[in-house]
Amino acid sequence: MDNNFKLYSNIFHLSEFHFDKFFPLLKTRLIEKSGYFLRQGDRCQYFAFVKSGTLRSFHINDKGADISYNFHFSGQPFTEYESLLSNKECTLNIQAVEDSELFLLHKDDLKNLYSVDSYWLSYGREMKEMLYLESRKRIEDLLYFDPETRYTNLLKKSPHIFRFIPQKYIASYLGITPQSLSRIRKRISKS
Amino acid sequence: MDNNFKLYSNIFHLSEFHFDKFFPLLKTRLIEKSGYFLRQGDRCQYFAFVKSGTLRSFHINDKGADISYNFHFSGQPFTEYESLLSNKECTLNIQAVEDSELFLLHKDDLKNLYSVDSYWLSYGREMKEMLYLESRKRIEDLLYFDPETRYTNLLKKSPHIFRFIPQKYIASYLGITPQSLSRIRKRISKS
DNA sequence: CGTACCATTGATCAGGTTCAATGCTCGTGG
DNA sequence: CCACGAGCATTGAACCTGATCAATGGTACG
Repeated sequence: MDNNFKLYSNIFHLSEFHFDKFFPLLKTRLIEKSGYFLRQGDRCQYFAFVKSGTLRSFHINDKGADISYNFHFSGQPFTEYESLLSNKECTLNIQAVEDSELFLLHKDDLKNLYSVDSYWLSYGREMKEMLYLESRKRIEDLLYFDPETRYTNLLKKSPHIFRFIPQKYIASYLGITPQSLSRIRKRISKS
Repeated sequence: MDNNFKLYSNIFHLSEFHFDKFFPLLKTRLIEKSGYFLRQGDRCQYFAFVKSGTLRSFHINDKGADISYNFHFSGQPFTEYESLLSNKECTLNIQAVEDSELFLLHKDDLKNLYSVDSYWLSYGREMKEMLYLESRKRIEDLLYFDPETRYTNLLKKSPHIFRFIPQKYIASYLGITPQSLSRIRKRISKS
């Protein structure tokens, strides 16, 4: 257990005391490449942390287009909040880009934590704040910049994405087609 | 005080007990039409609720373009979180579209509440969750739909915006120019 | 070696942008 | 009370960028 604390401190950012309450609640799940953690229309029961691997959440719109909403890398927390919080059918698919291993926290266990110790309320609030600020940045990126600048912004902020994620998935994350992304890259490499 | 509780219950959504702790911490501020609550580069000290009126938050980008980030109507909470949470210089201007009155909660008072009673941690967490879910919808809207659909979505979701906000401000909120919005409206009115 | 999938490239198209001119409306001052 | 001006919406024309459709090229994996 002590071992685990050190091993996973970079994922959970908890004190040892709180880690010991937290960790036993987690299940692990293995998802093979191309396997799904969640599909559009499911209801999401778990809060998840990526132990290893990479996942992609994406939406299939009414025209059948596959649009990346986000990517989830080793060490990052994620879930389908809309569904988790309001028990609605979720609008996202979450799929493993490569073999991945997850830590799962059931939403009932999360609620329990909230009621047991206000520490977890702070933890939850801070996590929501982080998520909110990230979303805000994404909105600003989409609103304030043109496709080419969005690409260079992403390249600067998250170069690792380009090592693991096929370009066509990155394109829709940027709000453009794979062809346009290819042309933007070409344009930039010349300048 | 009891009077205030009833009067403002639709803004704060608090029990009377908690309202009585909360309300005395608030200051009110009047902002005349075109006056600023905040300017790009300021540091934000307050969490705010719109008592009456309407405000608009917007960003001036490096090309000098005015881009609406959001609108804030009577009864809604808002702030510049990035600045409030991390004490960074804020990237948004927040300006009164019409004469407006605000309730202000100082961030130190908010922190105090958090430490005094875990009820406020839940309150804070839930507010962040709401904000996060709203941001998520906004991202999805920008990613999944073309400008025309974004316009009709907005018309469906928030028709009141069109009663109070000049079209040119709505255009940049949708990520397009005023001219394009005008043409989209024309196109739609014909079909 | 062959297949499947992805990136690239070319040609054409559509829609949003830009620049410029005109119209409209509301608020202000003569 | 009317006339004017400011600011915004609309419209037109030319342009440009990204989308689409289609073909080719490259690469990894069975």
